[in-house]
Amino acid sequence: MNREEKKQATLQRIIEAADRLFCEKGFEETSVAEITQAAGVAKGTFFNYFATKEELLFKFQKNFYLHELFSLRDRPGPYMPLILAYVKEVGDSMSESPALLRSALQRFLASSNADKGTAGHVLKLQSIIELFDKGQRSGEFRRHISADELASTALQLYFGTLVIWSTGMGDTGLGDQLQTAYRVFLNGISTTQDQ
Amino acid sequence: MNREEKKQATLQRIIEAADRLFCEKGFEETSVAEITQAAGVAKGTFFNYFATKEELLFKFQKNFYLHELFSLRDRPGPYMPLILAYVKEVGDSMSESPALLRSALQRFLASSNADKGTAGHVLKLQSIIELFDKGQRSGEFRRHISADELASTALQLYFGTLVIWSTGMGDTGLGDQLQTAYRVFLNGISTTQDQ
Amino acid sequence: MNREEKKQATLQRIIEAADRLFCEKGFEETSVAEITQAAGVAKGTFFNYFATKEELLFKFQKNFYLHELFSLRDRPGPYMPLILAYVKEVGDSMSESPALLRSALQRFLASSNADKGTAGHVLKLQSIIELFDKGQRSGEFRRHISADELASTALQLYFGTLVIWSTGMGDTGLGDQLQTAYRVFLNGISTTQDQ
Amino acid sequence: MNREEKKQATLQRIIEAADRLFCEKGFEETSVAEITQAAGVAKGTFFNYFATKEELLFKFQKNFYLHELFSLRDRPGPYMPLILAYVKEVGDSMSESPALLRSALQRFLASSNADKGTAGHVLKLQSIIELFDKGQRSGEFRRHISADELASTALQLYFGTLVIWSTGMGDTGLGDQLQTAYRVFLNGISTTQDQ
DNA sequence: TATGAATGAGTTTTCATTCAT
DNA sequence: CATGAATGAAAACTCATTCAT
Repeated sequence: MNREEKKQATLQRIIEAADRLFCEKGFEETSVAEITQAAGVAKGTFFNYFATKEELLFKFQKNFYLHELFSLRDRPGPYMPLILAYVKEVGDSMSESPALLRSALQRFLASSNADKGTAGHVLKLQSIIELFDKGQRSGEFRRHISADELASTALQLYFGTLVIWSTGMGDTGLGDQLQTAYRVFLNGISTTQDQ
Repeated sequence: MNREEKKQATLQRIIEAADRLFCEKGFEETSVAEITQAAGVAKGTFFNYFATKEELLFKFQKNFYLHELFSLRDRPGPYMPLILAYVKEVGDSMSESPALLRSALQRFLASSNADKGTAGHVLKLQSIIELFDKGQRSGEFRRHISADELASTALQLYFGTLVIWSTGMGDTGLGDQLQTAYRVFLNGISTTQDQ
Repeated sequence: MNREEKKQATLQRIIEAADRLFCEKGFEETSVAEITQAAGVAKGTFFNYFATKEELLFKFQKNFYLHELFSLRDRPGPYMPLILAYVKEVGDSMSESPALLRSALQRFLASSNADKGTAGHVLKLQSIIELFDKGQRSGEFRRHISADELASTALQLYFGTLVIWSTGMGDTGLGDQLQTAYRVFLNGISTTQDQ
Repeated sequence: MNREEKKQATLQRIIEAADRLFCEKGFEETSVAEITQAAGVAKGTFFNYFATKEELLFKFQKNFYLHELFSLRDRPGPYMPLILAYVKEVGDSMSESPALLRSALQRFLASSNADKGTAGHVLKLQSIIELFDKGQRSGEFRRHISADELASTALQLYFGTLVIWSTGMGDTGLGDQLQTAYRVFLNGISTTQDQ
């Protein structure tokens, strides 16, 4: 193991230790001392890899922002199966660790004022509105409620499912739980409903 | 202005100052000293009203546990108007301070596995299930989906709305936003739907 | 109950509450707020009776300082029965509450630097030395050890017994425990020993 | 002066400064800030050596629990020289700081019923009893008094000496003062007495 | 590069005391 | 006299960060 490899290994150890601790206790509540101790290195070593504790945060940005949902509007309907498949996929991709998701959500709540708009997590609500709008035009979704409100509701349902699942209140996988929730929701606004 | 009124005014000043600062910088990043300075009172005064900085949040957390929702199942239906009225009321009660709610949600996420059950924030999902079950039996809600799933979805929608609203993405009041979301949801599962 | 009586009653309530709390937790650890709460009066009321929290201390000075032991030297021997009777009497007089004695000892330790010599608890070791000296001259006590050392040992034994008894480690009364200890000690230095 | 030596020097400076200040003003009345200032180090440095202000005392409390005395009963007599050597050693180990010892004794009195047994400061009187019992069986100590009472007296004499010495009333070292007191005591119960 | 002792600003919290009502 | 809200100095303790070794 040469020098460069050793460096990488140390870095890795720090990141993994931080990951574990952030999941358990959150970012603010975890001190550099704890991280380095868990990583088995000295406190000073941390600052050879990160100028600042904050810098670590960048390594832990999660994307739970429905990026590709937006692109669904460019595809032909019917949208219900597409959406259901999509949320299942997104949910499964985050299904590895409720704790991880929970701390990501915490970070999302913590940062949503400071870097509002700055970071990439601006929710392109507009795209979702267009999606439902197209669905309504094509006759797939009922028009008793505006596309705006449908989109908002969809978004809220999405985040709420993440929260509930991440706190361990659900017992199935996240993908399934999202799919179930969206099936209830979409079926309710669909023109052809289950009996 | 008598003594009691003065007390209330001071409390209000503290809460408002806290909200403003939490909004700008978040809970952890705001110190009690800053709050009291912004409120124009002495540092010690804060602790005449809250034993702890955290207590500011508990006040809000209490609201979001839907305590009264559970009791709806003991009343006669139809439930849709009752539920809509209830979420509006709960939402309005938290509407004065998005930042405080956001901080409370953060805390909820942070603590939700540490003191699971201890802090009493176990959501009585069972009661909500019974509520929807009763609604289905009485013919108010369709039976194509189990009461279990309806209850979970309702809960997820609720928390998701809190999250989205508290991050400032909604522009109406929380009560209204909750009501809108629940109208979409409940209408979708109702046997008598709007056109 | 007229005005003056009411005042006295309030003062009494404060003192009693303070006494109880000091015994349980010590002086420093007891706050004025706790005292007034226990006394059932408002915080401000305390300062109508005492200019300062410290002023309360004067009400709680204990005498465990062997005042009259000193005068024994002016009486004719043999001293052993006199001393044994005296420590029994002193011990019994303090026997009502280990907690009370314990806090008095604490206060003694706490104050013994600040007001060294100031307060009345200067131990008149000299008088005790003279007592043992007289006892040695009269042939009651052996002369293998100087009166100085006997007096010091006597004093140490006295305080040590108070400490041990007050911490609840002894199970008999303080008077008895003192007498037992002194019997061991005095018998050991006596010219006529038990077999 | 290498790193480890520097560390030791800093620790020493802190302890000495603390002792000096405790001597002048007592434990409660001395703040960590004052200690570090007197020691010429930063406030935070104190907590690199002691997790808590209290820990400064625990260090001393540990010494006065006579842990090793108990093991003497497993060694062959005669016990008098062993005991005298032991108390001298223990006394000398605490001799560097009367003020610290006094504060530790205060703490001992303060906590002795709160965490009775918890903190481990249950004095194993039983072991001391066995020690004197063995001494009596071997003919070293007279049997006119029960081993129980001898042990109690020994313990009381020990603590009393600590108290008196720590309040500055003795002028010799603690080790010497303990030894003197125990010589008086042990000689008095010995079968072969000095003349 | 790794180390870990030193730093000191900053945090929450306590509490004796004041004073307007 | 009694009250209790307001005060603000002071305390213990934390922790990201620096830097000599």
